[in-house]
Order: sequence, then structure tokens, then C-alpha cells
Amino acid sequence: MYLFAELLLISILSYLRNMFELLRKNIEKHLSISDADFEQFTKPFYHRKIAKKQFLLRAGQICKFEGFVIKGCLRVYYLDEQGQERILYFAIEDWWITDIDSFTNNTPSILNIEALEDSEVLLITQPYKEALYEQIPMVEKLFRIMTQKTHVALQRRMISALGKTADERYIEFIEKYPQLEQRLTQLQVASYLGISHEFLSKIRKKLSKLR
Amino acid sequence: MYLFAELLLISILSYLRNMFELLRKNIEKHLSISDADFEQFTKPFYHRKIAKKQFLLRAGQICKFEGFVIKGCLRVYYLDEQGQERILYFAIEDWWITDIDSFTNNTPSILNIEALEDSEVLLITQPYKEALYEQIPMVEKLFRIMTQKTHVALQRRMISALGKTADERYIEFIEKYPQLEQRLTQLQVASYLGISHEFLSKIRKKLSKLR
DNA sequence: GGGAAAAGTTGAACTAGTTCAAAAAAGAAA
DNA sequence: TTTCTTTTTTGAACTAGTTCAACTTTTCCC
Repeated sequence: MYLFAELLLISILSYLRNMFELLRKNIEKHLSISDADFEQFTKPFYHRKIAKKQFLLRAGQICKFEGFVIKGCLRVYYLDEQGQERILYFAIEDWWITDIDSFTNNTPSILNIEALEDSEVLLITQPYKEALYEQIPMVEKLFRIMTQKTHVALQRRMISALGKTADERYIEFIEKYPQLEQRLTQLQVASYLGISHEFLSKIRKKLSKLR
Repeated sequence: MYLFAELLLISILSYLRNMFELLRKNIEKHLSISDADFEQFTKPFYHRKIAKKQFLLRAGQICKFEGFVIKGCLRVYYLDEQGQERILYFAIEDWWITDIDSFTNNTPSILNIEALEDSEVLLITQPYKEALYEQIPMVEKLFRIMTQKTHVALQRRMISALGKTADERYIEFIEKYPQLEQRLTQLQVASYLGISHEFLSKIRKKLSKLR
């Protein structure tokens, strides 16, 4: 009985360790962090599970968190004038997720964040993030660099949205995120590419003939 | 004769002061800065004039600078696969300009930056900017906030590029940047909106009939 | 395992936006 | 002012992508 409890405890601890290990690796892609700083950094994060089809954020709410995905897959979308769902982006393990507009300006979001699979995230709220900026100077640099990189990625996507045809965008997408495409339906991919799912189906047919 | 030299000096000084006043106001939109910090902040910036049709950056070059426009108007564009010019954005007085992708990753840029009018900019290079991060801690915060805001703006544009028709995007553009539209040709506006200039002309005709 | 719901396919008719070409208008240069 | 270049307008033919509707296939869930 003791043995059982002990094993349970060990497995919980190793689970927590892995969770934060992923976060640490993510941070160290940008710059290195000391053990002490990292421990302080993780303190204000809390863990949350979101079942498939549940929402982490709904349009109209103020986005109170910035999140790091440790398991699963989520989509960030909004409704356009005709009430159509438009997917801005997806987030899987090792990605950050938030509505930066709503989060930083404290205004109601127009975005929805929904889990496409059973997912887990580490969340931090705005006041705690502000506190981190104060406590650990390098956090300021960390988020500056991260924001810059996100911005570069979005700029690249903007370039491809402006200048490329649907076929080209689809090919680019599957080459860039092969793991992601496996986990998504064509409806979702179409909505991300900004085309109808019927047309995506026709593109896929055309491409499969070419190979 | 002395009087003349003195007047000249005064006018040069006041010119420099105004130049930096614009920069200071721009910074203080995001957070406040002490006189001492501001003086140190401005030191590494150098002033450059770019005549109309001259380039501040050409595709293939590494973007060595981050710039603040104090006069004129520039466009940032790239050539798509068909060799068509696609304008990513414009920058007028009080705007920042760089290819953040090339600048931060030290890689050749795919973008061109060209002056559409005789223009003046304040430029800072990457090593000097790095030094500023070291010397003045708040600079880190400043650029984090600025990058966040640019990112929010780009995200909004992405949403509108994905979900709106050309008419809607055009209306949005002239409502958002009425000053800017005055200074641009329809060719340039069309290239920014991602449509042909002929089609823009037809949209304008349709809209003018409605009013 | 079976039934319902959601996802994917296909074709036909349509629409938003493009391309090409030619003419008119506006700007810039000299 | 005249000339040359660039911008803008217009129409006609075209194409990329949409919408609708019917059907098939897959997934979900009880």
C-alpha cells in the first residue's frame, strides 16, 4: 500500500517535471536561463486541462491569460461578417497561445480558442506576468524575442496570403506543418487557408493526380 | 556676419531638437522616459535623407538598421513569383521601419524599402541597439511593447485580409489611413490591398456612384 | 455494432477578381 | 508650353474560387 502511494507520487512528480521540461526547452530556444530563474519563472503558471470541444476563450471575453500548450491541439478562430468561422492559427505541444490584442489591451476578444483534442496548457495571468517582468529582468528580453519571432512568422504568412494561390498556400502548409495536417480535418485546414472546403477537396484531387 | 552664423546655428539646433522631439513623443506613447535616458537613447541614431525613388534597403541585402521616419513616405514591398510588386506596408512620419526578419536573424532580406517622397529617417544599427538594451533596461520593455503593438496591428490586418472582400478592405484602408491615401497612387494602394489596379478603379467607380 | 452526425467528394452554375488592350487624364521634365 | 511618362479608366474575355445540392465515407458515441 505504501509502495503504491509512493509510485503514484513519483509518477506525479515526474509528470510535473516533464511538463515544465517542455516549457524550459521552449524558453531555451530563445535564450538560456538559470535553474533559480526558471524555478521562479514557473511559479505563477497553473495547469489546466481542456476537453475536446471545450473553450479556453470565447469571443466577448477579455483574454486573461497567456498559455503554453503541453498536450493536445487547439484552434484560434473568429466569425467573419457572414458568420463563417475563420481560423487564425492552430497551437499544438510546445506552442504559446493567447489573444495578444485582448490580453495586452484588456479589451474584449473577437477570438475563440477551442480544443480540437483533449489538451493541457500552462497558464499565466497578466498581473503575474507583469510581476515576472519586475522580478526577473531577462523575462522582458525573453518575451521581446518571442514576440519578435511570432511577428516574423505572421509577416511571412501575410506575404504568402497576399501573393500566392490557394494551391501554393496548401502545399506550403503541409510542407511546413506535416505533423499538424495529420491531426486536422480538411474543413479546418480550408478555414485556415481562407478557402472553401469544397475547393480544398478539388485541389487535393488535382495534386494527387500529379504524383 | 556673426548674427547670420548664430541664426544658422540656432535653426540647425532647433531642427535637430524637433527631429528628436518627434521620436520622444513616439516613445512616450508607450511608456515615459527620463531626460537622461532619452539623451542616451538618441545618441546611436544617425540621420539620413533618402531622395524620392531611392532605396533604403534592397532585396538580397541584410537589413542592418531599424529606422524611425521623421519626414516623407516610404513603401516596403517584395516581388512575388510572377515578379509582381506586393506592398507589405507604408511608413510615414512617426512610423518605424525595418525588415524585422532580416534585421533580427541577420539573413538576406526579400524586401525592398523605397522612398515614395523625399524622406528623412533616424537609423540605428543592430550592435548599437543591443548596446542600448544593456545600457538602459527600459529599452527592452519599450521594444517589447512596440513589437507587441505592431504584431497586434498585423494580426488585425491578417483577419481583414482573410475574411473581407476587396471593397471592404479598401473602405477600411481609407478610413484608417485617410492622410496616407492622399499621398499614394492607386497603383500603390491596389498593391497594398492585394488586388489589380484596374479592379481598384472599378471599386472606386462603384463606391462614388453610391454616395 | 448500429445509427447519427460530421467530414469529404463531385458537378453545375455562379461571382469576385484578373488580364489584356486601348484610350484618356494627369504629372514631371525640359 | 510641349513632350514624354506614368497613372487612371473602361470594356471584353477569362480564371480562381464560391455556393448549392446531392451523394459517399468516416467518425463518434451509446
